[in-house]
Amino acid sequence: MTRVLIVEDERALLRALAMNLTARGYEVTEAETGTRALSAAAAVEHDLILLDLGLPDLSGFDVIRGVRAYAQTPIVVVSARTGSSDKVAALDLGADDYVTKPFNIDELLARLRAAVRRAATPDIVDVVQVGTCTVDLGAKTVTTANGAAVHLTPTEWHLLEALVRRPGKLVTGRALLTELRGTPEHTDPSYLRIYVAQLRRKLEPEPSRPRHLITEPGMGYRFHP
Amino acid sequence: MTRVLIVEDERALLRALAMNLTARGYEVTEAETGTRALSAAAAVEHDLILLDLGLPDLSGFDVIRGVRAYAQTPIVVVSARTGSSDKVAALDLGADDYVTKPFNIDELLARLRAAVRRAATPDIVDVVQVGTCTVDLGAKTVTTANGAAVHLTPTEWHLLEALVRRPGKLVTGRALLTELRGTPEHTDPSYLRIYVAQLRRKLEPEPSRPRHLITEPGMGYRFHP
DNA sequence: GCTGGTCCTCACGGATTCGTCACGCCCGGC
DNA sequence: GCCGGGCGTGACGAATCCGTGAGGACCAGC
Repeated sequence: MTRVLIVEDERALLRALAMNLTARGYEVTEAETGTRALSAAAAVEHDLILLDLGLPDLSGFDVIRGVRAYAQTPIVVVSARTGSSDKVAALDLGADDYVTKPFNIDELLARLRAAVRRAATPDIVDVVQVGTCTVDLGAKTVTTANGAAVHLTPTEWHLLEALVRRPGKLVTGRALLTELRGTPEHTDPSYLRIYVAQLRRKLEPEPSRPRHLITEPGMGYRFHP
Repeated sequence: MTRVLIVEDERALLRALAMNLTARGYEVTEAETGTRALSAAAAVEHDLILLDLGLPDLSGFDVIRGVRAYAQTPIVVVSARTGSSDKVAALDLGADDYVTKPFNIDELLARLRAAVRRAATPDIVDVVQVGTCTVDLGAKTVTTANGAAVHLTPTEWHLLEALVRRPGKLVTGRALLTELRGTPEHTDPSYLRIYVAQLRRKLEPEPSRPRHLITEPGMGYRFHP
């Protein structure tokens, strides 16, 4: 199931696109303003963002920047502006494609498919072992050694994913915070510690002596497989 | 250096594109037919393929299929055909973008940049050998010969990076100090020695007889690969 | 309105790291 | 031979950072 976020202030077009994509099996989230788009993008991980440049509050460029600050989600821009300077700006800011209105729906769909296909990671490591626990990133489930299910809150999931997706790599505290919240910074770094501790309590065999969710003092955290 | 393969049978356009891209620092290979394009793509690994659909021998679709059979090189199609069916077919066969003639050169260049950027591996693996130890600057890990992990403090990392990023070059003590702390100077230069010593103790086979973290008396330090 | 769950702040004890001091060594100059 | 400057090493307070517990704010469901 491909999750796509549609950002479009023109209501009629938004509904038409949403219905069209839903009918084709996409899971659609809608946003009519730039701020809502950013919060929606930060709340749920999407596989694709369909973005109209003309928004009432923020510039579409700001949305691109805001998303690219922490995620590589494919962004396909749909805009009435046909000037090449707008296209160049959007593409160089990190957009993946640029379609001008009016567009042919079949072409747009093909471009969406291409964007999603490109972003598909060839190495889908969905199941990871964390000590005695099994983490299924696709199904969003954690099961302990004896088969019991472990419940994780959304924040805990985001944190665990951010660490597990980069096995062995050090992830700095700021990077984790920007991944947890859309806002880049201005947050107490001490608040990471709580969720790391909770994850350890739920996943590590010896929470006081962590072997997989390792802290690097002064630098960040690291997932050790 | 980005290597791009231009496939275009219209000679004037081919030369114009080639000159334009060469002037911008791309390394250009030219092909005027589909068969030459396929052999050129197979001979050398390219970072990007700029493909005209209208070729004298093969169909451009065949070229896409032929390349996609074994490689994921980004393919940007340039075509005079504006029909949506052609776009859909090319994109679904594996093309990454589709630009119709006549095109704006700035837009085309932006789309090429976007295609190359997407294909770039996100994790720049810069791995350096320091004697028997392996230093992964991206993951911030140091592993010794037998695979054991070595722990480095933030200051040690900064110092090691500052030296390793300039292999063979002499780095003056002041430069190292300014890199370690934001403050430019007014620091005891003797304080470098402690961290250099600690790095040697952790990385060098014989810390008392350093072979890679070399001190140049009266001047600074040097990393010898 | 109540309840359960989640998010986030605050404060405190402990561990890690930082930066300085002191001391011994090597080497070139006198 | 003597000496002084630069360098390597060990040790020690102090500052910083981390783990943990408690507790209030907020939201959804009943």
